Amino acid sequence: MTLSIANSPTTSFDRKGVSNAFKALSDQTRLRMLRLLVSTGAEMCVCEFVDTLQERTYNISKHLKVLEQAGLIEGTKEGRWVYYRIVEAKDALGEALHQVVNSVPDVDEIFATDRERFAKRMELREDGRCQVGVQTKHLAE
Amino acid sequence: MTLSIANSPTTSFDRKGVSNAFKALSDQTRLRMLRLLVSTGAEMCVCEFVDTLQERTYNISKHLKVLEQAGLIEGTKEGRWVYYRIVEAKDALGEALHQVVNSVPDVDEIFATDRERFAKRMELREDGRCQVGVQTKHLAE
DNA sequence: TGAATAGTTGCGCTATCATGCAAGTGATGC
DNA sequence: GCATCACTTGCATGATAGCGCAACTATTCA
Repeated sequence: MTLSIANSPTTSFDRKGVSNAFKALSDQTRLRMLRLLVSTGAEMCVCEFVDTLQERTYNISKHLKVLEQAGLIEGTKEGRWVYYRIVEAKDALGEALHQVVNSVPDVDEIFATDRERFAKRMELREDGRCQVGVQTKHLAE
Repeated sequence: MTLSIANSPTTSFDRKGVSNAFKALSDQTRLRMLRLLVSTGAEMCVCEFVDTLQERTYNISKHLKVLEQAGLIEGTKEGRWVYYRIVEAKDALGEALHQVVNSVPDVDEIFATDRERFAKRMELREDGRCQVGVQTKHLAE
């Protein structure tokens, strides 16, 4: 969605960009989000994140924005829905960063649970696209 | 120096440990410090960091503590001096993390300048050990 | 024993961040 | 056109982070 000038999806990270990426990933919720995207390679819309991570819509939205501005993910609007996906790694740095995220031990199985909930949630898609809003009502706002 | 229970030097990072490491590296000064240690493999005492990074002693000391508590570096006291070094990578995660730090582009040559200043500062060592305090007087405190 | 030195730490200040709430945007469909 | 729905954003609040300053510890050496 947003075109970050300091870190557009076509350039790699500079020093401040990496710092920003680290800051973005220092939050547990955002780490879960990126892990989900990296480990599944999927595109996810906001309401799918909400049902998967069990966090409020506006917070999910804000976290996605942080990740996007850090140059880690990118979003595309499709009708009412916005799909977010990982930004492809452009170099060794990007790949190493993804590898770090993808090899964080899942001691309390939070990542696994997220993937399960997402898989379940994916069943509601039709033609590979989300057709519904937030299912967990109290998180919808 | 400090023995971190959540992240002792002999164990790998768990999810919160990785978040902590990310947070530690989201600061420019700490990123410079870790880059210096990773790229040179050296041990450095506090006063060498001060002269190399040109930051005040008490801030260097605090940043080193943050890096240490994040499980990224470890320190040993030798007389009046405390030497800090990188904590060996224990697994793919640790190695990828080091690779990330070591492949951050040095667009404005800050890392290179740091390494040069450190090399210069190393000339003051005798028998491979620091013998003097902070040379840049106004940073000594 | 006491001065000097290398490093650490507590306090106050300001800046930033995650969250909750409430309002707003923009696409869809009746 | 107007309600609905998916998503975003502005504002207030409490928590945390980094810096400067000053006091402190611990080691060395005369």
